Amino acid sequence: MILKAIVRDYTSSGVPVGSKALAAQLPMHVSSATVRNEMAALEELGLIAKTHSSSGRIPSVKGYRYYVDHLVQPDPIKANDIDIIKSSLEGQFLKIDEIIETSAKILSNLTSYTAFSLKPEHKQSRLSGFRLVPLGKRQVMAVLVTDNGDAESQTFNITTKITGDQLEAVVRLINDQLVGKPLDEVLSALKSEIPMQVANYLQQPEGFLKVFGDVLTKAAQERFYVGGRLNLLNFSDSNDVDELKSLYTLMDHSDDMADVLGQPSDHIQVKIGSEMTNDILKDYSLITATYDAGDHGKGVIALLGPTRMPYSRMIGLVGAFRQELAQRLIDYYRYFDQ
Amino acid sequence: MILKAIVRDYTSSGVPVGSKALAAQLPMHVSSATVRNEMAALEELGLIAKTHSSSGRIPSVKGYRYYVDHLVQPDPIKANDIDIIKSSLEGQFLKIDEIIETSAKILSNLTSYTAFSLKPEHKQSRLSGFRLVPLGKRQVMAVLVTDNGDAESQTFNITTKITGDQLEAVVRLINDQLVGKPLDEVLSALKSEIPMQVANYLQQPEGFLKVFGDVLTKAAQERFYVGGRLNLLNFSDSNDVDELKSLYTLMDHSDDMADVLGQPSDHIQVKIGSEMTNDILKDYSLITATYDAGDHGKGVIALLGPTRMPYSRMIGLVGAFRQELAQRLIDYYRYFDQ
DNA sequence: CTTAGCACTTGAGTAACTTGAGTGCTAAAA
DNA sequence: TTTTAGCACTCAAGTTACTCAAGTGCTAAG
Repeated sequence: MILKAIVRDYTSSGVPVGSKALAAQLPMHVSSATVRNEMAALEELGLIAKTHSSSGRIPSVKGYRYYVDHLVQPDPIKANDIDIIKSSLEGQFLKIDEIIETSAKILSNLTSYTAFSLKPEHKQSRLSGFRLVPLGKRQVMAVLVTDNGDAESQTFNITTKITGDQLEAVVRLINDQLVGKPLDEVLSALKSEIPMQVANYLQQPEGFLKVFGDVLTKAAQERFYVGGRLNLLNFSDSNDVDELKSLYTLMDHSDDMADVLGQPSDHIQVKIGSEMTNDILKDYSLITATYDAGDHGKGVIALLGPTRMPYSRMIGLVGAFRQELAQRLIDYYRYFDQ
Repeated sequence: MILKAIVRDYTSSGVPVGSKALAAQLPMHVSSATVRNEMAALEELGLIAKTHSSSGRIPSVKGYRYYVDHLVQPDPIKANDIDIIKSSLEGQFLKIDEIIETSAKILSNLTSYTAFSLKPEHKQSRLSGFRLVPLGKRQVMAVLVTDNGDAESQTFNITTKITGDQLEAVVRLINDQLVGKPLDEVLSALKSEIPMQVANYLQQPEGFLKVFGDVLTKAAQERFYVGGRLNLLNFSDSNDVDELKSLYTLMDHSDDMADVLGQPSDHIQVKIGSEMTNDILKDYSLITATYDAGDHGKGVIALLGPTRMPYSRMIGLVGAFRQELAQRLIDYYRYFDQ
């Protein structure tokens, strides 16, 4: 009970919690001396710590962990918040990506933290088609479509040396050989046998291979969206510019970020400070949750805030949000799948 | 001479300049008392100012202005810098946009400030074609091409209610009526007569009109690139998070940014502190320059740094950069135009 | 017109002191 | 055995006083 009160007090005030203030908050009547004894015991267990020898206590990482695992009760979400989520997701979206992107925005707005969102089950997508669309005299757009409905495109210019027939032959080659394969296999094929085969049709295949590679990498990338980047400036205690820069750089690197998010699991996960793989994040906490879009797989949303965040509210919010988002996506798919 | 020395000293040290230190720097032999008299005169003219009644002097905005207009000599660019520029621009680029984007990056890296780049003469482009490319069962990609070679695309899903014939008719309508018109005219047409005409072919034209509008706005947007966003954290003196946020928000708004950049002119322009239209930028300076891509018009590069920046070096750098970039673009166009 | 000299100002840094919130421990009370 | 009152002790943070160095403006002499 005391640990719970300490975490709650500290996360909302940001000031180390002393025995007297704490005694006043507790539901039963106890003196500050009693609280002091209990606090000494909690410190012995490593659940709380002092900032200096005569200071109040703050929760340690271990203390937060215990709180999150055993004590926290997710706040019931406010009607107002649910209204905001619902209305923001309500609009007419042309692509799933737009929904996922706004999701990160909504979540960051609601929390004033930084939010991440990942679309459902992106990894296992397969190549379902590649084509070149002529746009002008010398301009061509390369379009790559995957079986989960993503399309990536890239325009480029061609030199006169290549004829339309040649290009068509190459496109046919790609489609014959690679359609239906998972994108990572296509990528590795592009690094091995494909160049030689393309070389049969083109004298200088580098240009084409670069375009195809580019558009393929774009499609294969675990693309995630970040909302409320700038909020980091608010909730970060650090005044060190280099540290902020590292954080922003981390957020722009999808691979590193995927590492940080870790293996998604069905319940809401909380990673606290030094529990995170990445050292730069030692003063932050991350709440991760999957959302279930039915037949279309599962996606991930995540929330990055300071270690001293009001976990009950945030966990409640993330929990509600994952549900709303899942519902919205199922609606979306129903509308177009029919 | 004294003003010049003050600006040079202050921009490199960041500390108000006193009479004694200044006297030692000057080429002829004068006492500090003489310098003090001259400084009093310069202060009278409003060219320099004190931070407190017994402090050294710093240049005022007016002082910087005079310095930039009459005293500064652009530094000759270092061989090393030009190497960096040349080699960074050397690679094989598929689109002008990539060149423009890397330009902003290079310039920000060289200066540790924040750089902006705008592609040549974007405004007057005209619609040269619109088409819909079917991708899958229900997925369509809308592609809009302009006469200066830009292509914008957007994928979207269609409901069953629309047939291929209907879509074709609409595309024909768009092309017949609007090709050849400047994008802003197309935009205004989209808000007036077009919806009615499209309604002749489609029962629910909203979806299509949204897609067309989206892709059109994207193409019409004065798209500029920002390099070295994060550098702002270094060179900004402000510790005020809200101010930083406003700055970042400003940078993400192309319209506002276009205002800030102002009318481009052929020589290198410097805007100092409060000379800028936007109040948030009062502690910053902006160096703007056009680059001339021959027949393909002129573009803009700009550099945002602290008011106390080493103008001679920065002006020299921007001057050299505009030349290199112009050359690179001319090469690029020659290669593809033939 | 330049310079030496001097009284004066001010921010920045440092040391000494005060204050208040908090602790641990002991011994008495429950 | 647990709780509580009491008390000596600790420490960060704030305040005050003081010193120091860099700088100024002004006057009078060169």
